[in-house]
Amino acid sequence: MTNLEIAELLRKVAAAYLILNENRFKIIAYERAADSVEHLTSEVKDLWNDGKLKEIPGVGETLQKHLDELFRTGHVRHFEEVLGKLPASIYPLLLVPGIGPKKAYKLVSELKLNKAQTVIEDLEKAAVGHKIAPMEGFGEKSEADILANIETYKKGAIKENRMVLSEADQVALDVINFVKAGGGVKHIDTLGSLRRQVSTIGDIDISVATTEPETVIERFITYPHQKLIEKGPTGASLLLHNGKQVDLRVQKPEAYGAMLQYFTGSKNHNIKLRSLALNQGKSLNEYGIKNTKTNKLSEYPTEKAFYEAIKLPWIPPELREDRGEIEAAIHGKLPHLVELPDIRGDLHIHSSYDLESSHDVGAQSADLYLSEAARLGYDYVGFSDHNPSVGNHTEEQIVEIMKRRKDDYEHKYYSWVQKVLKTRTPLRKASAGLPQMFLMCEVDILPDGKLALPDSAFDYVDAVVVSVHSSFNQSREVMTRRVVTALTSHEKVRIFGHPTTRLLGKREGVEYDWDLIFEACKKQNIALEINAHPSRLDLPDNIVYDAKKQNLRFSIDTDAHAVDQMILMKYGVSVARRGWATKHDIVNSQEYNDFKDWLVKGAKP
DNA sequence: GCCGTTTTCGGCCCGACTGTTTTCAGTCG
Repeated sequence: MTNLEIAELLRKVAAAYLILNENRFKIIAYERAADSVEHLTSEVKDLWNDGKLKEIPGVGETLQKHLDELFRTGHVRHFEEVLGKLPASIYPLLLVPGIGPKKAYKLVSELKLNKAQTVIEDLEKAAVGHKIAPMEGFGEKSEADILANIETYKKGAIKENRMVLSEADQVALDVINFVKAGGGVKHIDTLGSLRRQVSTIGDIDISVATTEPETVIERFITYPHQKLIEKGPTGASLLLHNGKQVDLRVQKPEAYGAMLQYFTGSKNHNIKLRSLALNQGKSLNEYGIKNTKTNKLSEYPTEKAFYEAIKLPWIPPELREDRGEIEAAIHGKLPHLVELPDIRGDLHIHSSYDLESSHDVGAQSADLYLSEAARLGYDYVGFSDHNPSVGNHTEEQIVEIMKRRKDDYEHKYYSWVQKVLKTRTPLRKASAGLPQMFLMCEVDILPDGKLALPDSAFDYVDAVVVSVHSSFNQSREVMTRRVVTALTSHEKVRIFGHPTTRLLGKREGVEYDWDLIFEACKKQNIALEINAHPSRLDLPDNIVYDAKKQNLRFSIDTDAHAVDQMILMKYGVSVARRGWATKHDIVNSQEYNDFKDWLVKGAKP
């Protein structure tokens, strides 16, 4: 059973308990355990195998017993007993927006919707036949809402509705400019998961500091949309034509700090923060901090002041996932996270130089990438074109191609340097020299773990990135062995590229026994890549977090296939930050000489 | 059902919005 399936099961039990009027804290406990399981890095089943179930936050003695029974026997008698008290057709309805456990139960029992497979269609028919409006607690409006929400559900179920970060940035920027143009805006920010830089974004959250809330909200709801979801004095929500939801909230400038904090989340971070505050006699909300004795509300214009009022330092948004950041803040142990200006070079770049590979070449020639690297103030850059295809060449031909490539690149580099120095192209960093070049290669890890570059061809590169580009469906064991073999097969293997090979919204990442991968990387002083391309963001942040705990190092690279993709570095930095990485955890935040010692001589980073 | 910098017992985040209600329940984030 996968983590997602287990989380779903726990949520079903929580929903059943809610309908059965169980103790509400028990319900919360099940929901919390479900959240926790869903966000876990490791498979619950593996933890069970290792006797580590109790390490899952929110899973106590009782749930451990239940999960143990689940893995031993395939089912949990207690869960089946609880779920069996209610018709199975209520659970699919919970996926429809606006329908929670209570409504689902009422609809199912009063309309006798007993077929779980067709319950949504059956409900739709009931609504069309005006069977819902006469029911107690429902009306004309809720009947129409149910129809509309079933539509939304169907659309969402068909196409993946989450955005990658760069796409969310675009949408947010457009809305922000539109709202700003309406006037009355003192500050405007994107909050929620976008501010926390989660790898995929569901809704866009925007907040505005203003003394004219009505003007701002009225302006916002004229942004082109297909549906006004809700509107009140504190904000509004729109469903855009592209199917994305945008929520806007307003707050007066004096109390804006509380709004920023509240709306940034995450939910679990806020819950923990509020319970911490309660212990100090303070109650947190989006307006400020209430003294629980006097009921007096204090306001804070900035987020920093808000955190300080509950005796905490300001916590970077990327950390706000309840992964230990509040405890770290209490003890003054928040990490000093890596920042974009710390990055000194990009090691995974594809130019248009044709290596007769079976993969894509880049869009422009090397000198244009070099100029962009100079503009970005980088100290070095590595060209990691794909290796020549193995199927179409003999070993001798591959060596010949690599040899010729080295000569060509070196020639290109020196003529670029000469050209730049002669024309005195203005560089961002006037004092620094031009970026140095490393000649690298992105080498396929073949299905059997061999590298797709013959040993004798390694003489013509400084170092290589190794990556999986085929046979993604191998088992976890085979895949782990494959990669470990590759990582330990040549001393010039320095970076493990886009390790999980995931493509957000398109392809799931492959699975490894990460402990073995980490061990191999450590042994060889290899860096795990954090691929910054918004559709990859690979390593995923939760694995960065685990790897960082085991003292692994990372290389943040763009995998640019065009010059204009080199600015995507910021998304990779976000992933590193979400994984708690500092400047010292990132190999390419080192200055040139130290970096070269690691890359070329294999020194400890 | 979980959990611990007041606690192994006694707490458990907080408010907005909506529809159907004459005061609240359900859902959501």
